[in-house]
Amino acid sequence: MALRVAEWRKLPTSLTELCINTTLRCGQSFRWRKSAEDEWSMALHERILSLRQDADHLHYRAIYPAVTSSLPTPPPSYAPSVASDEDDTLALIEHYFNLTPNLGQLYEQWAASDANFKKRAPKFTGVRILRQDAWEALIGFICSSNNNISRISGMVHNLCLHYGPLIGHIEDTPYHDFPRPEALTGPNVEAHLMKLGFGYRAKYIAKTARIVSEEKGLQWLENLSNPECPQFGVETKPAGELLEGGREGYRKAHEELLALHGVGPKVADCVCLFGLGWSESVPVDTHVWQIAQRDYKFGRGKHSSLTAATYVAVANHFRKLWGKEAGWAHSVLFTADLKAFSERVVAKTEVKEEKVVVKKEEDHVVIEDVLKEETTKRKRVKKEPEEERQILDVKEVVSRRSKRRKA
DNA sequence: TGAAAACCTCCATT
DNA sequence: AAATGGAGGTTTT
Repeated sequence: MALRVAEWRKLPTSLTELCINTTLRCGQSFRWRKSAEDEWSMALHERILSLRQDADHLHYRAIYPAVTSSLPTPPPSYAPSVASDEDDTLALIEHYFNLTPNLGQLYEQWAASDANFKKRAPKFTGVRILRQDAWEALIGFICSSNNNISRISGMVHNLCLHYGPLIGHIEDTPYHDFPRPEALTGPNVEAHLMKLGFGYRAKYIAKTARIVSEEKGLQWLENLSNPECPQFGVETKPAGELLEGGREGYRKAHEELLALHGVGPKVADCVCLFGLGWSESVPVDTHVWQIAQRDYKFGRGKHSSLTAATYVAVANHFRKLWGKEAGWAHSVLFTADLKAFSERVVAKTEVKEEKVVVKKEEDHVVIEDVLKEETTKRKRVKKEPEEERQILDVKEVVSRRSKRRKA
């Protein structure tokens, strides 16, 4: 296969503005994989994007699929130059990582208005909200109900493996783009996804794919985007003023998403925040609910349990406290509290070699400290499942099952 | 409007 | 070895 591998380029970035090692694993995206030591890769916009980060640069590289033989091969002189592709990839990265907002400044602002944020955030700098594709976010978060990050990632990878276009390989690992809605409208999708272990979410996904692709249209979904923060390649427009319940466009997007099967308030908020660019969206899951009870005096009186009314009250409280980018601040605290986050990193090295000390998973001084604490703490507790099997297909699922039954 | 149970699976824990 | 409960929820009673 004649792959076109662009060379590594770099973009100046500080770890307080962007820390990919945290951002790519805090549960907002599910497709990034480690392709090598300290290297993250994912298929995105018809290329495999690979990233590395050091103290002052984000290094990136794109691998493009072989030119299809049915297409006319341009003569060498007309072939697109590496440089012009590089420009596109840079623009893609700036878009995807949402690099325009000044994160350091935002952290300062949130710390100034919230003592709890000030206390917890310093160990989790560089957490940015990604601008993911709206459709991908929708399906990814439909998968997230009653579920954990590790399994969600496995499910999403499986979805791509079976329904998404193959872009290329890295070290024999296939990289598929996320399937478009039409790819998930076939008559057997639900049953197949069921077999792949999606559970009751299989029906939600099949239904949602039909409604989006045949009824409402993908454009409907993408038009729910924050106009200040549109899908890749779309022009920016002003988005109006912040109200208590969020801007008008955010409220509308949230409400319209609720019409889809498998989409409740929390999933709708995740899509708004991670896929539609609505920064004031604050998804309140059980974890955020714990934080609200522990640190923000919720959980008593009127709001003693997480009802629909409590959900809104919590989200509004955080919007009042943190302002327009409340969803960003929320993700910092969420990440700071994510046990799976530090556990998984430690577990990975522990499972493979009991004796090996924490390797250089961290490229971040601050995070290193956290990991060390976690290591010592975890030592006598237990081991966590590592995510060896991101890519399971039906056969593997079946064989694991039968194995277990026989055992 | 508010609880509670059901929904699928995987996994860790008894 | 088999049973139980929880996991970053939504839908239906």
